[in-house]
Amino acid sequence: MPTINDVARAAGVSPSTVSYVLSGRRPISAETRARVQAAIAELGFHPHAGARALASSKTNVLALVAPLRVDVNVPVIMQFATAVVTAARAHNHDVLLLTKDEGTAGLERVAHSTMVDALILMDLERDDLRIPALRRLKQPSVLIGLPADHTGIACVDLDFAAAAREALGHLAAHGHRRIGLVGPSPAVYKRQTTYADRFLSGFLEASAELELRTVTHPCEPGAAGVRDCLADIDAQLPGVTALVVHNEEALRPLLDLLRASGRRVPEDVSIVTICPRDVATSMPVTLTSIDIPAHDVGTLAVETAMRLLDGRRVEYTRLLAPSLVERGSCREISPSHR
Amino acid sequence: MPTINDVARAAGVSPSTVSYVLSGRRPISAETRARVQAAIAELGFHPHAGARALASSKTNVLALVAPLRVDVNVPVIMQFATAVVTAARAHNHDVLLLTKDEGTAGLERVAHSTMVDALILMDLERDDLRIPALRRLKQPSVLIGLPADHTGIACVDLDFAAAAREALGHLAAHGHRRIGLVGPSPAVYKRQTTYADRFLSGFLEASAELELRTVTHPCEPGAAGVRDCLADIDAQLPGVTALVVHNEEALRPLLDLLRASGRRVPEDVSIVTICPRDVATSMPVTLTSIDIPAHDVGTLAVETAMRLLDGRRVEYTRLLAPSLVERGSCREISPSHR
DNA sequence: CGGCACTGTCGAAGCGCTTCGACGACCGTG
DNA sequence: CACGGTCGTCGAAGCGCTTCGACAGTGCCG
Repeated sequence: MPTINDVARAAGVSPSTVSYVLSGRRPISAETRARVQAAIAELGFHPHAGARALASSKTNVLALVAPLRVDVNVPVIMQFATAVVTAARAHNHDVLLLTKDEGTAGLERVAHSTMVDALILMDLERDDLRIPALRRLKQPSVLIGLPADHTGIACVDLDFAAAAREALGHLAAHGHRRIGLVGPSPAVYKRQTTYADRFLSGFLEASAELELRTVTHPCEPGAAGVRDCLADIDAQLPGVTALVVHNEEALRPLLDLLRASGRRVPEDVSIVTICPRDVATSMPVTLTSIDIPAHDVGTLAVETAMRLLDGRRVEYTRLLAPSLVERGSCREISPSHR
Repeated sequence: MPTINDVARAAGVSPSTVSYVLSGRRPISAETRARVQAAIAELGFHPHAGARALASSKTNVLALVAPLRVDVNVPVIMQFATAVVTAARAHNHDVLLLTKDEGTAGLERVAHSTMVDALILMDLERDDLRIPALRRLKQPSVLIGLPADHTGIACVDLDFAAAAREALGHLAAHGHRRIGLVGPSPAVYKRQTTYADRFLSGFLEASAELELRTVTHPCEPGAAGVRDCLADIDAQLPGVTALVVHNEEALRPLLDLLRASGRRVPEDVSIVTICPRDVATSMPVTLTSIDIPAHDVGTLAVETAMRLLDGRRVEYTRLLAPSLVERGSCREISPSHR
């Protein structure tokens, strides 16, 4: 493995000159630069990451703290991860993968030992214990999510409250007045994952503003959970004409159930869902949906981290505007039925 | 950020002594050790990873090269990743996440710049271009998969050929004689992902040995693909009584299709599938299946990497034995129907 | 009781890079 | 023509750790 000294010798310059060719931090004549680059190419020189980190106190590595549970939402998590890795590479950074399970200790380990320049966390809880730990680190961090007290920490996410408003607005504009929310599983609420709460409060707010009759219900996973949830909604809100579904895994059983009980989508029940685009399009009925823009969020998180590292200004709370795509699962209700 | 010198001063010893306390490579008196540890705890000292890597030529980081495509098999990939990260942490290593997209260049980048001690790759193709590149690296690598020429590189995977044999054996033992294989999508075959081929040849082999009438078919994603595939199988093998399904995403539409056409599982058609356990159990009919032991494979891959790093002997090809779990989607055929 | 093998600790070198200050060469300016 | 300012390059220090050789002290053997 050749070192910078080998390169310097081969090019007939000093090691520092090679370093400056590499970093561009000082002017180097075109001629010298060419000789150095030739030597680098010929020897196949790659700077030693550890040495570099030691000398420059920069690792060019980002930590990505992901929930590696094997349950729901795996595809979404994967999309975030993909976006983060891709964006990081575009900024010449690599990604160290940590699990949420390691908790605070994991963050401190990689931060204190200077393995990473910044951290990106997903799956934040409302009063996440990791937040105070993050504040103590010298490395900046970016959250994908919006915990309760996030002062001084950059947050990026879809604006779930706006998404709920948009979903209800869309249904209301089509004449729906009685609308049920099929929410995430109780486990998600219990974990206080913030997007669930934010969506719910947006929903309730919009419901009041638009003077709708709505009812909201968490939904246990599995066909049985969906059956119970739907039964509850029907019982509490007879004549419901539309459902907002904020629960990917419930979608399929829900559609099965509706079909089995002879309720057609959208003729008898309209549906607007919030989920990744490909989930919405892969259902037996393609669904009008609000996309979870995992790619954009992940990319933005990385970009925010880069800005922080460069000492540039950042907006500390960036909630991406939702965008609803019509796919025909929402039907106009004629005034007589309202 | 305190350094080893700060600790040394606080404990009244030399830096090298602190280092030896940390590494245990030389005997240190209990008394001194206690003093040093107290100082470490008090100052909150964490060794600088870069400095360590530079001095010791060890990074305690593993590269995990994952296919970050957002299509099928995402849950399986996630399970592998989870297992790898967890196992790596158990051996005091961290995981750097690379995408398959970076190809050979990515491997060389992290290896040449000494960011990692070893590499673990998933989703290998039959004549994977990365294999020759891996051979040139000074770091050892472990493959999850079994490409054509893997001499000198450790490989870990499920024994897909044996899995196919086991699936067919199970069906044959229940009296089935006419059996169709619903294979992965043509895209998977085209990519020459090795597990598809291995499963297929095991299937054909066992079919011949057991003197079965079988037909095999790739299966395009989506309901339409499944319909075509099933139609082809029915046409080529009238009176088929059982299906082996090696295609997770086809399972759901396949079951829907069978139900819609009045063929009950297992009364009219028996099914054995190979997929992650949770997929098999989350179907409307719980399916007799052969698990893809992502957790075991991932853990074994890490363990193999550790052995290689320690200079211990390893088996260069480890194919895990499949295990079939009965869940009632395979029915005994009475001799009269055979 | 001299010599030897440990045991426990230290000092210094060195890992490969970045960065700062220095300095000669060269330019334009007054 | 002398002077200040750039430009291009070099040398050396230093980042924080590991590791090797050295060495004082101790216990044991012959």
